[in-house]
Amino acid sequence: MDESQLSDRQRQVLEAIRRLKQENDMPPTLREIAEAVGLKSVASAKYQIDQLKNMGWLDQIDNVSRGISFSDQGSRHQQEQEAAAESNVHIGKFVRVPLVGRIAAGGPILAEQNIDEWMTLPESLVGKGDIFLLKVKGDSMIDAAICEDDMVAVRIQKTAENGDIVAALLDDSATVKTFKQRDGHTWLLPRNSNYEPILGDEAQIMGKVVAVLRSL
Amino acid sequence: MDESQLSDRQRQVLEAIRRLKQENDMPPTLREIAEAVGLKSVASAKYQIDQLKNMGWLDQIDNVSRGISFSDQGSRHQQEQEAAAESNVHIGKFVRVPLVGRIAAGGPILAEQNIDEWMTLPESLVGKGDIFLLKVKGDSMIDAAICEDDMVAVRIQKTAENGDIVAALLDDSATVKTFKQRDGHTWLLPRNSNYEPILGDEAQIMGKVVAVLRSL
DNA sequence: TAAATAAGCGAACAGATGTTCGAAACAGAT
DNA sequence: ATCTGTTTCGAACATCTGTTCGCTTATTTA
Repeated sequence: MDESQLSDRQRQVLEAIRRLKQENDMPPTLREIAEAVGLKSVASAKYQIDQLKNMGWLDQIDNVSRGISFSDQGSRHQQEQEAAAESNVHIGKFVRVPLVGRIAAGGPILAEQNIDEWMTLPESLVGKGDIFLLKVKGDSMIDAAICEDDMVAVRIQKTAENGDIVAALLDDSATVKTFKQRDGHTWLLPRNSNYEPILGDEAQIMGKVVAVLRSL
Repeated sequence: MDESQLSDRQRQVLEAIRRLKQENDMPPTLREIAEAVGLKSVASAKYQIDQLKNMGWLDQIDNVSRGISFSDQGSRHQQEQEAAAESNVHIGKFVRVPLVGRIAAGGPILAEQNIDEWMTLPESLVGKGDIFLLKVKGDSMIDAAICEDDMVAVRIQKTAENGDIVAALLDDSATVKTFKQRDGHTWLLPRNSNYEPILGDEAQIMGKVVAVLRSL
């Protein structure tokens, strides 16, 4: 899904849709699009729309007037463009981060088959760096106010400092714990009195937890 | 331009237009409005629209599908009534939400002078609706895994159900508590054994907490 | 060069949408 | 009860809108 795959005409159509939608506060009709980009036939406009639909840039509700909308991928592009263009209001940058599902030991943390979905988050929330999202299993960090099913944003780094909350790979599964080094050993401390500290010498540190997200 | 001039049906129509427009990202058709408010004839819907048009609440482009929009006056009223409902700019699958700082009792919850900054969040995180962000003060909700300085996303609504975590206006300051109605009284329950339940009969419910964000 | 593909055009069609009209139901005032 | 204004309904109509089809033109490929 690269913008370079778009022809001039297709770029023109996308930009026209964005502009007309903003001007009129509703998506344009095929004929409005045709006129905006200089096409003399409605069918030509529909042809372009169908192309962009197949490429995943647009969604359209069939047989519904003005039923054109940007798809997830398309709107993300639009969003980033608008955010960059709208300089009078401070919006900041965005980071597109993968939500990692299955964890495979040994292999690279991030692999395409492990990624469930993508989410775009403001950089003010997760900071800079290589970030991925992990869904929390269990309640071992409840005293650190991290619950089951929370999503944690993890900045990839191989080590950590005492007290950092980290995501670590242990026995083929990812876990979130407090990092502590003492007496030459690495400990992964749960924050729940029902659990015992784990000796983490063999654990692989995936990164540091930099944000917590919870949907209720 | 007083709301008291509006009949129940007219209020119903305005609310339906606002809701449908937000849900579908485009203004509704007359038939969609008719169905939404329980009118069985398109002509009835048009009759109501014409009334509201003559009263200055709505604008409409003739013979254009989905050509209904709020007039300046209508939008302004909408803003006052819904506590800046129109302030949230929906861009694709993202929602631009204001971070509310100071809270003034009595006045509208959201006012420009109260907004510190804006943040754009994915709709998958906060859901649909009119959302604002609030920074949590104190540790009274620590057992609900909500810490001091966390940001909570609040969906504006005037009431709540038992067990919901809500943001409420109490004594000129905003507070986050668990909502509970019992014996004809409204209680705002902290989730920290060091605090006592608060009788919330006089409190104004700002909305329901739908997400928690924490930067570490 | 010839075939294949992409892009555009015009026309016709079906469905969606806004508009208009007359009649009926309803509530309040006389 | 009668009148009057408001609101709703159903139907018909005109326009707008999306869809489909055949055809042409330009570009690319064999």
